[in-house]
Amino acid sequence: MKNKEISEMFAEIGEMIGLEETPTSRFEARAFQNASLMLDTMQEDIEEIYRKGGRKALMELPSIGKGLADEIIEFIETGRIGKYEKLKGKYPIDFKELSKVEGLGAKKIVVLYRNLGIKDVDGLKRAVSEQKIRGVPGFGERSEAMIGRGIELLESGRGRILLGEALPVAESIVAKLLESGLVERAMIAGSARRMRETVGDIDILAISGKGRAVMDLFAGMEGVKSVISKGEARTTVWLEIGTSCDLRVIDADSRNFGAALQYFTGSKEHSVSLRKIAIGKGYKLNEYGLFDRKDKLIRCGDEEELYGKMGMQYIPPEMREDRGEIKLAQQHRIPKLVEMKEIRGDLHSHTKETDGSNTAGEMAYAAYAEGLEYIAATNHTKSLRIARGMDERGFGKFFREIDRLNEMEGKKAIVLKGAEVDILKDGRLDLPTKLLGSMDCVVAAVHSSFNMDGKSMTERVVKALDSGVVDILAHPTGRLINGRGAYEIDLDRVAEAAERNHVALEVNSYPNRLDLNDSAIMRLSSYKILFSIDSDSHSTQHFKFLRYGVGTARRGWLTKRQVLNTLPIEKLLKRLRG
DNA sequence: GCCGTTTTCGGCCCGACTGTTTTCAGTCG
Repeated sequence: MKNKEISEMFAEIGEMIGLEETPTSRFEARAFQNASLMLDTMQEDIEEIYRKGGRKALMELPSIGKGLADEIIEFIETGRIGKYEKLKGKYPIDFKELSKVEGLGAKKIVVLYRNLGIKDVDGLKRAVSEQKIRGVPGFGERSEAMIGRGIELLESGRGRILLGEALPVAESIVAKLLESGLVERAMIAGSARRMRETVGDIDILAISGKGRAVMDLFAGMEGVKSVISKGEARTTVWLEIGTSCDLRVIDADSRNFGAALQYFTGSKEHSVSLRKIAIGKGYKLNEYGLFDRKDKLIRCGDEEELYGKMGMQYIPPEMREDRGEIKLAQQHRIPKLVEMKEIRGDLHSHTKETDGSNTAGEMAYAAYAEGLEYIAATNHTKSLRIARGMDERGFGKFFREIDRLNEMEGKKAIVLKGAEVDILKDGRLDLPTKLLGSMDCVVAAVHSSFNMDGKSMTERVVKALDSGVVDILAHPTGRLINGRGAYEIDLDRVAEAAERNHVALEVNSYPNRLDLNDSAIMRLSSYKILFSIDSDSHSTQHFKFLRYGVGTARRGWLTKRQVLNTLPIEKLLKRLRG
């Protein structure tokens, strides 16, 4: 896919054009940046669109007109963009890397280049240590120190942190704000509210007439490492978990809370689109509210009201990514997304017989306490030595224990007999078909030889699904967020195999997996397949992870009837056996 | 350079905070 390359070049062209002083340059720059964003988030292969539909098809894409279509064609045909190279000759600077330094944008980067010849982060680092930055017009000692800190942050590998790390901290901050009595309302906003798999920072919105006191409380909270900026309306702190947290306080006025919450929830792209629609209707929309032509505030006590005033249906936060949801909302066709309370059970979990920490009984009680009706105990199989995978005898003994457990009374979930069977390198399964066929729920997964080429890996997984005994394909791409990329695999062929064998594809809820991810779910939901949202629990604490899987499924626009484990136990068993 | 439910010209999101300035530009979200 050339999407990413073109997207990055357009972003840089945008930065460089923005530096030119002509009256239209900032708008031209924005055109390139809009197109960059579109390319970055689109699912289809741009080259394929061009090969199939030519220049006309490219121009039908949003943010692409005559000019940018030609730039794209030039890159596809020649591997280069003349405009990019010309600008790069004028500004031989690594904008992409340098603008990752907090507080540095294109303008300052160019000033540093013109005065000190700084082209990359290494050069910037030298200039800081030699105390040369402070001598540049427009910079001082403070900005030099700030750049130094920015570089440190960048080099300490600061990236986006997992939703599973950020959300609990965000919730505890909100709880403390509410307990203080200083705020009327406080809510998580931003990408954490949208349940993105990783968050770049935590956003919290509060209503209070006592901004200063709220900010003092916030800046002094446990878990705050340093204060980055502090005002009455907005304060930003750095948290010990390794991310920043923004608290915005708006005045006690319930007439505009909907607009404020929408604004701070984003995504940026969704909000920009929304604002354009507002303008089209003669309104003005910002974080302070929705205003009519005469600048009169239009009441929006909650988000439903705001979307309603725009002639739209309410859009759940998880969908707000400008991926087509706005059009759906205008047509009042927003799907009813699956909800946590609709999840009846969990079909992927481990016990202490292999690499889990708890017994099947402990898991069954914990699952029940989390509101689950059933769980499947799906331990690893013998090839996976590192997890002490079990053989035929091991499963026999374990299943007899489960039978005894299920006969006992108590407030516990029903435990289904299963396995997370290894898909071996050649596509065979790691246990005899007969044994697997006798189980309630067979989860299959790849745990070795991740580096196979795409064709072999796809054949391997398809062969496993064609065995006819698999119920769920676990973590279908094998990726670990901030760890390991997805292995090469053709998910469309996998989905076809899943369709003909009635195999559900997993949405693994483990915080660093979330596999399938939102965009894969969205793409594969056109197949006649079900998805299974599972925790992959290795302890009684892990059932709580299900909400991240549900969030991911909602981001992929899944509804209840597309999710296998929303079925009550009788229907589930019927489906698994059928 | 893109775009159109006041369309083929004339707009293009906008406010808070910071640092280095003496009134504002740059950055961020």
